[in-house]
Amino acid sequence: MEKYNHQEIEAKWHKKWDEEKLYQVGEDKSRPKYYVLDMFPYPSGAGLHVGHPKGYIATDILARMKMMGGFNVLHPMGWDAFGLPAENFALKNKVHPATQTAKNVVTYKSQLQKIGLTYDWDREINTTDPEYYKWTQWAFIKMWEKGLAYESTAPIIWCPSCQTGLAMEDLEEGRCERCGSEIERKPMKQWVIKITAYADRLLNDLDKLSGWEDSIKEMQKNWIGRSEGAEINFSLVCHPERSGAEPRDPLKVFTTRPDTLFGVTYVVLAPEHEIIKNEKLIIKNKKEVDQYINEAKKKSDLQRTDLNKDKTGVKLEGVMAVNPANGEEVPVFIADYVLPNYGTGAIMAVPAHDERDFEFARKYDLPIKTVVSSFCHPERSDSEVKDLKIADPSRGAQDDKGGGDVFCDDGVNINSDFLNGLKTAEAKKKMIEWLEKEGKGKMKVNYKLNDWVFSRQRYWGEPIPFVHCAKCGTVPVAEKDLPVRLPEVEHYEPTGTGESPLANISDWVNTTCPKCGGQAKRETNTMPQWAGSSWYYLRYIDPKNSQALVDKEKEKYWSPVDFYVGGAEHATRHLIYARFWHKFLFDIGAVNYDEPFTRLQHVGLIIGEDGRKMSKRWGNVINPDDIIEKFGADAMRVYEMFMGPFGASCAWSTNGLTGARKFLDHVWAISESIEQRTENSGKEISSLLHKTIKKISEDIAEFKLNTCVSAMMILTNEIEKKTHPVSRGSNYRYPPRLAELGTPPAEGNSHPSQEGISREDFAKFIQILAPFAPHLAEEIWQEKLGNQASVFKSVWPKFDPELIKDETINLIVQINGKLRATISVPAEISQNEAINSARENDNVKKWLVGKEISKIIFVPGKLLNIVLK
RNA sequence: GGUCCGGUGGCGGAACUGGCAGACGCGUUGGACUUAAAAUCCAAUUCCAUUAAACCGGAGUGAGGGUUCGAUUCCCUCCCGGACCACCA
Repeated sequence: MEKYNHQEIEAKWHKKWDEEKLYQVGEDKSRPKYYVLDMFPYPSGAGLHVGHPKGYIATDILARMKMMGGFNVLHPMGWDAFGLPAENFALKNKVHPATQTAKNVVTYKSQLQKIGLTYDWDREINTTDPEYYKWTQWAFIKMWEKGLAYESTAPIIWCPSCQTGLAMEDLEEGRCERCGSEIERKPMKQWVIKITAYADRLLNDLDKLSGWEDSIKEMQKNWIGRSEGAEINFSLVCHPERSGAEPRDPLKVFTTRPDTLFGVTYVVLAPEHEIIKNEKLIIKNKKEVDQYINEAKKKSDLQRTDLNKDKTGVKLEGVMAVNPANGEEVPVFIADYVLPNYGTGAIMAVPAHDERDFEFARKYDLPIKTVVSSFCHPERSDSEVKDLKIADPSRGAQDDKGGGDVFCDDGVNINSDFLNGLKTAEAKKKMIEWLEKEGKGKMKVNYKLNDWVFSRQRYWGEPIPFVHCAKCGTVPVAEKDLPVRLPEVEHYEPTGTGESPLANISDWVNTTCPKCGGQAKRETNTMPQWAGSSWYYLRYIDPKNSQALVDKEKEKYWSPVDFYVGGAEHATRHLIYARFWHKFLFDIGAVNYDEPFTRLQHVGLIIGEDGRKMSKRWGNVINPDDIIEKFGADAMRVYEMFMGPFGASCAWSTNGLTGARKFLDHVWAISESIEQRTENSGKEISSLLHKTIKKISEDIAEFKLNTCVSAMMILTNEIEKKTHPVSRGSNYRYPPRLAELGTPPAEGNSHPSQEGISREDFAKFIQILAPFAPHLAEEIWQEKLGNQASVFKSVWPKFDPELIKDETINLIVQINGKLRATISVPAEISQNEAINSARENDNVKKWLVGKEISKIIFVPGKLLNIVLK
């Protein structure tokens, strides 16, 4: 018997598949399309570890199955190659980022090719290719034309170590996601994309995405962070003794709890708030206030948002805020717990019903006024609430500073004039109506989502295609002049002045204005890494198009992506940016659909055998090349799918891998005796085969790939048992006492049993195995089973519903819900027949002796439960 | 603190819509083969009690309660773990 030589087989089929261009995607539009996509990798210098290809293997299985299902399948791969790591590596090693990136791509590609993936490499894309980023730049100019890209000088987040501005999305616990440095706020001229203009659509259209996992939709929802409330017009007066006198400065605050307006006891501004700079505002302790503002400026965001930290603030002496609801004057503070970039940068403080305000009020000895009572909890019925108009305030915050608790839930209003007795939802509504009627405020929706800071002061990114002309202002580069290529530089170190390294290349910077032809300077900032990845899936459809981002007819056929697989860490960055970018392209008529990804599945990490994340630092990295050499790509593919649920993270186990390899060895062994196959499969095998076909067809669609593998293992075990009853069981010593009780199995049966699998049925098994272990399956399909064409050109087998029906079943017999027997009965058995059969069972008899039956539960084909009195 | 997800043998995990818990794989133990080892093959493997061996029996899916003839699955309370967000008013 020949041994399963994975190295030979895999090399052989890689070559053949390549020669016959098996994976080349055609434009045959008569067939239905299927677009299955992996999040393309950033080709880092470290190369792939075994965790990276997990998602690629899964999409490959889906792609191969769909190929066999008659679909025209697009399964492409490319490189998200701009970004800081390449640049940082370049700085350290004095290699141009482009050189290093090209090198990494070669490594990645060779590693991927060994796994036997169905990528059509003719469609390979690279975000750093000028022919690619031309269209990234083009889209950006279109956004500018629509007013969605603008320049801003608002303070942005700045990483002092990477020396670049960042977007909110690039932070992790208040630190730079790349290098872990504490970040600062720095006022700088920046390009910003008005993604907030799409906030509502990005949120509402999540409902359309039924093929997305709820967890990821939830993350996006939280990230967009829509909250409904009111903008309320307070005003500032400068001398308390002259209350009501002019001048008054209007001050808008945002709140989600307009129902608590009567409970306001002070007002807080963010230290950055514009109104403080107003000369007319007479602040008696201006020195102290300015000092606080300066300190706040110096603090890093991390220090400022540290949750354990005490809240600090300074009272604006001599300034009072007027509550528009009751004309009451309350003190005004500045405090850095109020964020400048959310809402209006000012809040009305209701310490009785907001934890942060409560904490602050306790610290600075401010009054706490209860206006919502918890006593009438919203769970109580309306009638009860009416009876309890003045409710027990004892569970709300207390006026005296000794005790009391803050109460932030919904309740019923008290001490609130015209809101008294109303439940929170009603009170909110009524207050907003009143404010609008009086012109003292309005209903307002706010989002946590911020506009997308789009400038990076680094070298290795797409140049922003604009020039600054003294006469014409900011002018886009003409479309015919795109792409604006990234120039060669000698030094790509950050300048440290907040300018991009590109600013030093005067040849490149100095240009002419596309509008007036006069002298102008190029924009020297580059785009963030997320730019190129926001639309790459469209480029695979039409990778060589020089006239358009994508041909709209081709896009109509291939879009949207049917199945998208990648890490959950991209739920709130890449996936929001891509949805936004896509919707924008849809709005300008460049694409046909308004959502890019029909179905989204996240991949769980593979962690190291020691339970830690695979990393050089822990020395627990496993290179797929080594595994493939030793055990084969097919064994690695099968194992990675078998490890656990696809979305769960799981620790690598080389022992576990050997189980997958053994399974393939068994398949090989069965194929070696193919000539001894029986004409027809045994009944049990053929039934099991068809059940397996059904299960795998269904489970692949649901991405339950681990149970697919186990189903195939079960089938393989069964085939071996039935085919060679002797080799399986000849050494089994039948317990002597059992032998007395029943018939021992026949011994010495050395011929292949008639119960085994036929050649034809074995071929069907090979077909369903093929997506998982393509090399082995192809070898058996062509070399052993004598097929002329690839197994991937064969038609996916259908299960026969007749064959999966069981004639006899094991009926569960329960007595009082406890299992007492399982009896073998015809599948179609009726309730009465089932009861009669059950009564014949010795154990059932025993339990029924002297007992009266009160109830019978019968689930046809499954179970009989006899309930006794 | 918020939102979401999860908790099943020694380990990874399976279980349709509420219906035999522990499939499949790893590991372990015993056996066959071998001069021996590896590999391979066969068998056992939730726990407790019982037994020469077994049947039979009891407990059991983080803890406690509930709904139900019946709960890993549904509901409530709590504990633990993970992911994401986090002073967003």
